Amino acid sequence: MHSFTEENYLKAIYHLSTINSLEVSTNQIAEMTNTKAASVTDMLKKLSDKKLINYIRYQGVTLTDLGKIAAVHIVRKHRLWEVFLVEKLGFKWDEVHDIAEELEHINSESLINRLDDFLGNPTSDPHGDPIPDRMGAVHQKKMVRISDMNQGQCGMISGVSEHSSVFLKLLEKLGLTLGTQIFIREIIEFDGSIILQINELNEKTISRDIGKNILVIL
Amino acid sequence: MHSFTEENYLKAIYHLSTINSLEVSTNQIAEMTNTKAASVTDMLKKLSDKKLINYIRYQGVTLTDLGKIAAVHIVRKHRLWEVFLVEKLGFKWDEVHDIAEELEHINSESLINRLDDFLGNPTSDPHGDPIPDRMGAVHQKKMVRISDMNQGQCGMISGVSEHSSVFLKLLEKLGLTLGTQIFIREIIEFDGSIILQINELNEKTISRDIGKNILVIL
DNA sequence: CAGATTTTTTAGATTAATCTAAAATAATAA
DNA sequence: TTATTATTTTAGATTAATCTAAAAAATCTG
Repeated sequence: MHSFTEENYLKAIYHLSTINSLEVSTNQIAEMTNTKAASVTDMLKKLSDKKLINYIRYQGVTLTDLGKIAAVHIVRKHRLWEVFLVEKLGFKWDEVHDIAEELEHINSESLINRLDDFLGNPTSDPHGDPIPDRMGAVHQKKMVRISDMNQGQCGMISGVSEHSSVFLKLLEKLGLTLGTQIFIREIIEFDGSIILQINELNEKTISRDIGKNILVIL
Repeated sequence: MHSFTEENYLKAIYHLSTINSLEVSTNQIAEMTNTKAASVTDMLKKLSDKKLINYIRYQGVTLTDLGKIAAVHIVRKHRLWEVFLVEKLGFKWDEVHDIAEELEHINSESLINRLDDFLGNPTSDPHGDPIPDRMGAVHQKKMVRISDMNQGQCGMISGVSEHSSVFLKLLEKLGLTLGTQIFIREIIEFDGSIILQINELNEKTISRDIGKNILVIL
């Protein structure tokens, strides 16, 4: 198996390569793992020796198939644990990330598969992110940002692209949690603020920046 | 908090001091932690600096109050996770030790207290060992070894003093699991083998060595 | 109790992961 | 295209945890 630290690097590279381009830079990894570029370089050599990444000095890195399998598996564990924490232990969606960050490194195939069954084989975590299946396949649902929707469109809030506790708590307060049906009542010319209709009675105005980070299934 | 490794040493010292005398030797710790005596000495200095143990060169060590609190807390986590694995995920009692060994190092007070509630605040783990409460109090039930019982006595199997998978599987096969009511039918002169009556029909003979490791509430 | 044996500690090295500072390379901009 | 800036890598150190081999202390035994 891979060390705790190696796993964190693989996960960081995986996330960075899905967010931006496939090629990931040393500095990006350093920022995400809270380390310095020099440390990253050392680790990249190690991961490369283990055939987990494709690495050429001064160029970005990509995950090999082997590396991707390992990374996706960690993501699977992380997200299943998040479901457990919220569904079974009653944590709020903004409280589970750090704990899952530790739990994701527990190594036991049978544990994670039993947990999966115990939770009813969920397909997404408390933030709407897809849970990779046993084979490592990720079934990402098509979602659009609220900020990309037009006046008159409607849809269901199904995910977020910002996972900070502050942001999640805000959505909670606004009543914009997963599963909420929304309708775009108006987009304000001045600054792009968006007025959402939630129920008959309930209307909420959000800034463009908030809208950018809420994902909707149309 | 303490490192993963420090926690393992504290746990080892705790277990050794409950099994044998309070004073624990360097070699005992080395054996339990699968390390060499020289490594243990280094760690003892470190734990001593942190006021977790009482340590004088060439003499044994004992846990300080601080050290005991830390150790008991790890034991609490270990045993709660074992209950979770058996009760919720359907693992057998001989399969959970290694996984709990990893889970016990997850650091979150709220996680472990919520888990405790989720499991219905169990007082013992799947092997009958007591689960320390939130305050660190350990309520050990009075138990005797089958090998210390006399002909004609009866009681309920409530614990084991040998936790290896081999031994636990054997008990499983013999039907001598926790909660089983037993009656000492006969103790064989020749080698101390014990004949147990389980039901009306069911009789089982076990060796003295097996009997030594099964704990009973009278 | 004195020599032999066992246990424990010290000394010195190693490995994984990290760092800072400096050098090398790549990217950018005048 | 050359100079400047930014990024990445190398060199050399550090820390935590470990090891082996040798020294020191404690314990056992005849």
